[in-house]
Amino acid sequence: MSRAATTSDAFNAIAESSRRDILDALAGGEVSVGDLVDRLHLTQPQVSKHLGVLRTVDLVRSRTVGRQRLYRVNGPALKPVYEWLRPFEDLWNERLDRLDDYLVELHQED
Amino acid sequence: MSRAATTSDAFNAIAESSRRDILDALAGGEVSVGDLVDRLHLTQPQVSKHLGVLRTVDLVRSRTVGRQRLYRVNGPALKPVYEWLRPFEDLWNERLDRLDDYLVELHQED
DNA sequence: TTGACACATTCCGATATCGGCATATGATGT
DNA sequence: ACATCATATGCCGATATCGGAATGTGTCAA
Repeated sequence: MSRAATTSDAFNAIAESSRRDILDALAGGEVSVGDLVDRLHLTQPQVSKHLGVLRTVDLVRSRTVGRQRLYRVNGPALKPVYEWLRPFEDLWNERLDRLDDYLVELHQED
Repeated sequence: MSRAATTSDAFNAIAESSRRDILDALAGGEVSVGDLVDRLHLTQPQVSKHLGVLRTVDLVRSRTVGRQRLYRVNGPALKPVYEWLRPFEDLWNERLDRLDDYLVELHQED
Protein backbone atom coordinates (compact mmCIF):
# COMPACT_ATOMS: atom_id res chain seq x y z
CA MET A 1 0.00 0.00 0.00
CA SER A 2 1.04 3.61 -0.28
CA ARG A 3 0.19 6.88 1.30
CA ALA A 4 -3.46 7.83 1.69
CA ALA A 5 -4.84 9.81 -1.22
CA THR A 6 -4.83 13.56 -0.85
CA THR A 7 -8.44 13.36 -1.91
CA SER A 8 -9.41 10.91 0.81
CA ASP A 9 -10.33 13.53 3.39
CA ALA A 10 -9.77 17.09 4.58
CA PHE A 11 -6.78 16.06 6.68
CA ASN A 12 -4.87 14.87 3.65
CA ALA A 13 -6.02 17.74 1.49
CA ILE A 14 -4.73 20.43 3.85
CA ALA A 15 -1.42 18.67 4.34
CA GLU A 16 -0.08 20.53 1.33
CA SER A 17 0.92 24.10 2.12
CA SER A 18 -0.08 25.39 -1.30
CA ARG A 19 -3.57 24.13 -0.66
CA ARG A 20 -3.65 25.89 2.69
CA ASP A 21 -2.47 29.05 0.96
CA ILE A 22 -5.34 28.74 -1.47
CA LEU A 23 -7.83 28.34 1.35
CA ASP A 24 -6.30 31.35 3.09
CA ALA A 25 -6.72 33.38 -0.07
CA LEU A 26 -10.34 32.30 -0.33
CA ALA A 27 -11.06 33.09 3.31
CA GLY A 28 -12.02 36.65 2.42
CA GLY A 29 -14.57 35.60 -0.15
CA GLU A 30 -14.86 34.40 -3.71
CA VAL A 31 -11.74 34.55 -5.87
CA SER A 32 -11.18 33.54 -9.48
CA VAL A 33 -8.54 31.05 -10.55
CA GLY A 34 -6.57 33.74 -12.33
CA ASP A 35 -6.47 35.92 -9.24
CA LEU A 36 -5.24 32.96 -7.21
CA VAL A 37 -2.47 32.42 -9.74
CA ASP A 38 -1.41 36.04 -9.38
CA ARG A 39 -1.60 36.17 -5.61
CA LEU A 40 0.10 32.88 -4.85
CA HIS A 41 2.78 32.95 -7.53
CA LEU A 42 1.84 29.51 -8.75
CA THR A 43 1.30 28.34 -12.30
CA GLN A 44 -2.24 28.07 -13.57
CA PRO A 45 -2.21 24.25 -13.84
CA GLN A 46 -0.88 23.98 -10.31
CA VAL A 47 -3.71 26.09 -8.96
CA SER A 48 -6.32 24.21 -10.97
CA LYS A 49 -5.01 20.87 -9.78
CA HIS A 50 -4.96 21.93 -6.16
CA LEU A 51 -8.45 23.29 -6.53
CA GLY A 52 -9.42 19.95 -7.99
CA VAL A 53 -8.25 18.19 -4.84
CA LEU A 54 -9.99 20.71 -2.62
CA ARG A 55 -13.16 20.31 -4.67
CA THR A 56 -13.06 16.53 -4.32
CA VAL A 57 -13.08 16.73 -0.55
CA ASP A 58 -15.66 19.50 -0.74
CA LEU A 59 -13.39 22.06 0.90
CA VAL A 60 -14.16 24.53 -1.88
CA ARG A 61 -17.08 25.09 -4.21
CA SER A 62 -17.24 27.06 -7.40
CA ARG A 63 -19.53 29.16 -9.43
CA THR A 64 -19.11 30.12 -13.06
CA VAL A 65 -19.35 33.75 -14.10
CA GLY A 66 -18.65 34.32 -17.73
CA ARG A 67 -15.40 32.62 -18.52
CA GLN A 68 -14.21 32.93 -14.97
CA ARG A 69 -14.76 30.44 -12.19
CA LEU A 70 -15.14 31.86 -8.73
CA TYR A 71 -14.13 29.65 -5.84
CA ARG A 72 -15.16 29.93 -2.23
CA VAL A 73 -14.38 27.99 0.93
CA ASN A 74 -16.91 25.48 2.16
CA GLY A 75 -16.41 25.93 5.89
CA PRO A 76 -18.22 22.89 7.27
CA ALA A 77 -15.80 20.59 5.45
CA LEU A 78 -13.10 21.80 7.84
CA LYS A 79 -15.16 20.99 10.89
CA PRO A 80 -13.94 17.37 11.26
CA VAL A 81 -10.39 18.64 11.53
CA TYR A 82 -11.38 21.15 14.14
CA GLU A 83 -13.40 18.55 16.04
CA TRP A 84 -10.50 16.14 16.09
CA LEU A 85 -8.17 18.84 17.28
CA ARG A 86 -10.36 20.26 20.02
CA PRO A 87 -9.77 17.56 22.66
CA PHE A 88 -6.07 18.42 22.52
CA GLU A 89 -6.69 22.09 23.02
CA ASP A 90 -6.13 21.76 26.77
CA LEU A 91 -2.65 20.46 26.14
CA TRP A 92 -1.32 23.83 25.16
CA ASN A 93 -3.68 26.19 26.97
CA GLU A 94 -3.78 24.75 30.46
CA ARG A 95 -1.21 24.33 33.13
CA LEU A 96 -1.11 20.68 32.19
CA ASP A 97 2.04 21.82 30.47
CA ARG A 98 3.48 22.53 33.86
CA LEU A 99 2.62 19.03 35.04
CA ASP A 100 4.28 17.76 31.93
CA ASP A 101 7.40 19.76 32.62
CA TYR A 102 7.40 18.43 36.13
CA LEU A 103 7.28 14.86 34.95
CA VAL A 104 10.04 15.49 32.50
CA GLU A 105 12.25 16.98 35.14
CA LEU A 106 11.47 14.29 37.66
CA HIS A 107 12.15 11.45 35.28
CA GLN A 108 14.19 11.81 32.14
CA GLU A 109 13.61 12.76 28.57
CA ASP A 110 14.79 10.70 25.62
CA MET B 1 9.15 16.82 -7.06
CA SER B 2 6.87 14.61 -5.02
CA ARG B 3 4.56 14.90 -2.09
CA ALA B 4 5.75 16.73 1.00
CA ALA B 5 7.38 14.49 3.58
CA THR B 6 5.14 13.28 6.36
CA THR B 7 7.89 14.46 8.65
CA SER B 8 7.92 17.98 7.29
CA ASP B 9 5.34 19.36 9.70
CA ALA B 10 2.38 18.55 11.93
CA PHE B 11 -0.08 18.96 9.05
CA ASN B 12 1.50 16.15 7.10
CA ALA B 13 2.04 13.98 10.15
CA ILE B 14 -1.63 14.02 11.17
CA ALA B 15 -2.81 13.34 7.64
CA GLU B 16 -2.52 9.63 8.34
CA SER B 17 -5.45 8.28 10.32
CA SER B 18 -3.34 5.71 12.16
CA ARG B 19 -1.22 8.54 13.45
CA ARG B 20 -4.31 10.40 14.63
CA ASP B 21 -5.47 7.21 16.33
CA ILE B 22 -2.16 7.02 18.13
CA LEU B 23 -2.47 10.61 19.30
CA ASP B 24 -6.02 9.91 20.45
CA ALA B 25 -4.79 6.95 22.43
CA LEU B 26 -2.10 9.11 24.01
CA ALA B 27 -4.52 11.88 24.86
CA GLY B 28 -5.30 10.30 28.21
CA GLY B 29 -1.68 10.14 29.27
CA GLU B 30 1.45 8.09 28.78
CA VAL B 31 1.13 4.78 26.97
CA SER B 32 3.75 2.19 26.07
CA VAL B 33 4.35 0.99 22.52
CA GLY B 34 3.05 -2.46 23.36
CA ASP B 35 -0.19 -1.09 24.74
CA LEU B 36 -0.65 0.97 21.60
CA VAL B 37 -0.18 -2.17 19.53
CA ASP B 38 -2.89 -3.93 21.52
CA ARG B 39 -5.34 -1.04 21.52
CA LEU B 40 -5.03 -0.05 17.90
CA HIS B 41 -4.75 -3.49 16.33
CA LEU B 42 -1.63 -2.52 14.44
CA THR B 43 1.62 -4.43 14.16
CA GLN B 44 4.50 -3.39 16.35
CA PRO B 45 6.67 -2.11 13.49
CA GLN B 46 3.77 -0.05 12.21
CA VAL B 47 3.30 1.61 15.56
CA SER B 48 7.01 2.22 15.99
CA LYS B 49 7.28 3.76 12.56
CA HIS B 50 4.31 6.03 13.07
CA LEU B 51 5.71 7.05 16.42
CA GLY B 52 8.96 7.79 14.63
CA VAL B 53 7.17 10.24 12.34
CA LEU B 54 5.33 11.82 15.25
CA ARG B 55 8.59 12.12 17.14
CA THR B 56 10.31 13.83 14.23
CA VAL B 57 7.72 16.59 14.14
CA ASP B 58 7.77 16.71 17.95
CA LEU B 59 4.11 15.71 18.28
CA VAL B 60 5.08 13.06 20.81
CA ARG B 61 7.87 12.63 23.29
CA SER B 62 9.03 9.54 25.08
CA ARG B 63 10.50 8.40 28.31
CA THR B 64 12.17 5.10 28.98
CA VAL B 65 11.07 3.00 31.92
CA GLY B 66 12.80 -0.31 32.12
CA ARG B 67 12.51 -1.93 28.75
CA GLN B 68 9.36 -0.05 27.94
CA ARG B 69 9.12 3.30 26.26
CA LEU B 70 6.26 5.51 27.37
CA TYR B 71 4.99 8.03 24.86
CA ARG B 72 2.99 11.16 25.53
CA VAL B 73 1.51 13.91 23.36
CA ASN B 74 3.40 17.15 23.07
CA GLY B 75 0.43 19.51 22.86
CA PRO B 76 2.09 22.71 21.67
CA ALA B 77 3.19 21.00 18.47
CA LEU B 78 -0.47 20.89 17.45
CA LYS B 79 -0.93 24.58 18.00
CA PRO B 80 0.09 25.65 14.47
CA VAL B 81 -2.69 23.48 13.07
CA TYR B 82 -5.20 24.97 15.43
CA GLU B 83 -3.99 28.48 14.70
CA TRP B 84 -4.31 27.96 10.98
CA LEU B 85 -7.78 26.56 11.41
CA ARG B 86 -9.13 29.22 13.74
CA PRO B 87 -9.78 31.95 11.14
CA PHE B 88 -12.14 29.55 9.37
CA GLU B 89 -14.08 28.78 12.52
CA ASP B 90 -16.67 31.40 11.65
CA LEU B 91 -17.44 29.62 8.43
CA TRP B 92 -19.27 26.81 10.12
CA ASN B 93 -20.51 28.45 13.30
CA GLU B 94 -22.04 31.65 12.05
CA ARG B 95 -24.96 32.42 9.86
CA LEU B 96 -22.46 33.08 7.10
CA ASP B 97 -23.59 29.66 6.05
CA ARG B 98 -26.97 31.13 5.39
CA LEU B 99 -25.48 33.87 3.26
CA ASP B 100 -23.60 31.18 1.43
CA ASP B 101 -26.77 29.23 0.83
CA TYR B 102 -28.41 32.38 -0.40
CA LEU B 103 -25.69 33.01 -2.92
CA VAL B 104 -25.84 29.43 -4.11
CA GLU B 105 -29.56 29.65 -4.64
CA LEU B 106 -29.40 33.01 -6.30
CA HIS B 107 -26.70 32.06 -8.73
CA GLN B 108 -25.85 28.50 -9.63
CA GLU B 109 -23.65 25.80 -8.26
CA ASP B 110 -21.18 23.84 -10.41
C1' DT C 1 -16.67 31.20 -37.72
C1' DT C 2 -12.54 32.52 -35.97
C1' DG C 3 -9.56 33.93 -32.46
C1' DA C 4 -8.53 35.11 -27.83
C1' DC C 5 -9.17 34.32 -23.11
C1' DA C 6 -10.06 31.44 -18.61
C1' DC C 7 -9.62 27.28 -16.78
C1' DA C 8 -9.25 22.01 -16.61
C1' DT C 9 -7.03 17.80 -17.76
C1' DT C 10 -3.46 14.53 -19.38
C1' DC C 11 1.07 12.53 -19.73
C1' DC C 12 5.56 12.38 -17.78
C1' DG C 13 9.61 11.37 -14.53
C1' DA C 14 11.10 11.69 -9.87
C1' DT C 15 10.16 10.93 -5.23
C1' DA C 16 8.48 9.42 -0.70
C1' DT C 17 5.16 7.07 1.24
C1' DC C 18 2.93 2.62 3.37
C1' DG C 19 2.61 -2.26 5.05
C1' DG C 20 5.03 -6.74 5.63
C1' DC C 21 8.75 -9.30 7.00
C1' DA C 22 13.15 -9.87 8.89
C1' DT C 23 16.54 -8.20 11.80
C1' DA C 24 19.03 -5.09 14.88
C1' DT C 25 19.35 -2.58 19.36
C1' DG C 26 18.73 -2.31 24.21
C1' DA C 27 17.38 -3.56 28.91
C1' DT C 28 16.14 -7.34 32.35
C1' DG C 29 16.82 -11.37 34.84
C1' DT C 30 19.08 -15.78 35.83
C1' DA D 1 27.24 -14.60 29.38
C1' DC D 2 22.73 -15.81 27.65
C1' DA D 3 17.96 -16.00 26.65
C1' DT D 4 14.02 -13.14 26.63
C1' DC D 5 11.17 -9.25 26.33
C1' DA D 6 10.24 -4.38 24.33
C1' DT D 7 11.21 -1.31 20.51
C1' DA D 8 13.46 0.38 16.58
C1' DT D 9 15.19 0.01 12.01
C1' DG D 10 16.18 -1.79 7.28
C1' DC D 11 14.80 -3.59 2.88
C1' DC D 12 11.11 -4.51 -0.31
C1' DG D 13 7.29 -3.79 -3.90
C1' DA D 14 3.25 -1.19 -4.91
C1' DT D 15 1.14 3.10 -5.15
C1' DA D 16 -0.05 8.04 -5.45
C1' DT D 17 1.79 12.13 -5.19
C1' DC D 18 4.02 16.66 -7.16
C1' DG D 19 5.60 20.04 -10.78
C1' DG D 20 6.25 20.96 -15.77
C1' DA D 21 4.81 21.26 -20.39
C1' DA D 22 1.39 20.47 -23.65
C1' DT D 23 -3.23 20.07 -24.80
C1' DG D 24 -8.37 20.02 -24.17
C1' DT D 25 -12.87 22.30 -23.04
C1' DG D 26 -15.73 26.13 -22.82
C1' DT D 27 -17.02 31.11 -23.15
C1' DC D 28 -17.08 35.62 -25.10
C1' DA D 29 -16.48 39.12 -28.82
C1' DA D 30 -16.01 40.71 -33.45
